[in-house]
Amino acid sequence: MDRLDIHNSEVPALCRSCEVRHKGICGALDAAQLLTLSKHTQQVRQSAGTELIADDSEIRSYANVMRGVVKLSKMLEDGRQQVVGLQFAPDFLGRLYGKQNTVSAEAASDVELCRIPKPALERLVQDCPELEHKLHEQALRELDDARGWMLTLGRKTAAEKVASFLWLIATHIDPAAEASRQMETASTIKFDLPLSRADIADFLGLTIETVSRQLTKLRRDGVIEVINNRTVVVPDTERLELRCG
Amino acid sequence: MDRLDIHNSEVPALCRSCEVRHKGICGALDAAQLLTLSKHTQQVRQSAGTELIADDSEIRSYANVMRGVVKLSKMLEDGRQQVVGLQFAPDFLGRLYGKQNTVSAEAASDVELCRIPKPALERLVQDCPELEHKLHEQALRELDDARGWMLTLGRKTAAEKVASFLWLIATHIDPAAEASRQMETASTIKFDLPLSRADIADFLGLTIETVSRQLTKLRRDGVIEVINNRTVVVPDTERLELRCG
DNA sequence: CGCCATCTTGACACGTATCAACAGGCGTGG
DNA sequence: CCACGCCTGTTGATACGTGTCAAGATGGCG
Repeated sequence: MDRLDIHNSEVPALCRSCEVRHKGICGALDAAQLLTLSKHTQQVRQSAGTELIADDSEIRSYANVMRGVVKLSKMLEDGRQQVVGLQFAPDFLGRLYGKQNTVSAEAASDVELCRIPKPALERLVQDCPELEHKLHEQALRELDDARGWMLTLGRKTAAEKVASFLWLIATHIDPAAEASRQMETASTIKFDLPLSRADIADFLGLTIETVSRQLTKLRRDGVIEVINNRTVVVPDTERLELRCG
Repeated sequence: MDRLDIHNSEVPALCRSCEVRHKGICGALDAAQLLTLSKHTQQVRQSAGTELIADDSEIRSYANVMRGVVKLSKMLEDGRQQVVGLQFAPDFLGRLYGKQNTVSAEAASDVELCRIPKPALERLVQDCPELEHKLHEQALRELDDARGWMLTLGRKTAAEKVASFLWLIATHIDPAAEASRQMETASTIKFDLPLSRADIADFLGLTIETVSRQLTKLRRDGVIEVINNRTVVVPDTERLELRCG
């Protein structure tokens, strides 16, 4: 079927069934490299709330997010917390070339990860420029994202922040949303929030109460409908986008 | 003298006199590659305030910062602005692999740049994994920085933000500052702010007035002395660090 | 059915923005 | 050389948005 998979028989079984293999960094690897890689990888499931990486801990392994959402955050000594990134499948997770982690990572939803020890990946990166290129491009995307959120954190109002957050989730959970927007179709989206109110507050630099009030306001204005506190329906994506500032 | 420069005669004259050649991305290149590169590069000086990159403009060239400070910022449609990064020599400037710029760049101080057309650098990157690696590492450092500032923007008070900014400048303008801190020596630093109050405000997500008031407070508390509105003396770096939250 | 965590809502406080006036530095031109 | 005006920064009075504290509602789950 797939011309690129002509050597499919050599591709490790685990990788063959991997949903994100072609989208993530593994897309840079040929069958032989995948085989090398798969000797070291370990697929794990973690339930929501599990700490995946502790801040300041030694970096021992990296991972690919295969399913679910991972929350990256930083904390001040007195406990104030800021979520500095969200990673969706098929993102790569971990600070390449670092010695210590500079963020902590937590499973925001139930997640599946494909773990790989630090030395194994770094060896592979050295031998495969295409792999480094993929990782580089993801780093640049994350940098773009981080800078976008700096604008949100520094200059947007609470109302705009909450709308921007919903917009982020809508476009990342449901890829169709972004497509329909480009078609200028005012379509309905429905999705589950992968974060609690507390996490959303930590992401937006707000308090739980302010997030809740802004969601209520959006609900009263008919921009969103909230079902069971976790499921959100956006009847008209354009109206949500307008609220993002 | 320098074993690595055994082929110094082949190194282009411009590069030979370049102060940042070994520190910046050019450190990844051999004499032949430098020669190729130097055929396309152009060293330019720009005075403070000059727009170097316009947001949403097509990316035509990249640059190395050789001297001075460059300010990266994003703007909302209504004019609210956020500085999302500062680049010091020998940083690389520009969004590799991008089609459009997603930030604008302005010379914060008088700067010297080494410009290189987009296609020339991208060709060189393809041929030289070591160059991509250098650029990748810088991207990762910038990502770390951006996330650090997300914590500042989202969770620190105005007082902590201003102290953190001074700390950033102190450690980046005067490399000795960082060193002396590691030696746990409470030493004096003196430096010039590369940014106006307006820029500092845009960097910290505050207003000019709040920045001014916080600086006054730090001055009254003896944490800093301000000379001519631009030069700052920090008599005890540890006391400044304590204010960073 | 009832408990517990999560979320919402309300009253009030506080930090930062806003608006306005003023001060100082610096270059220009008389 | 001084006078003027402009730009940048400071300071003050007040307003507003968001945080804080407290109570209550809702929903998931045993």
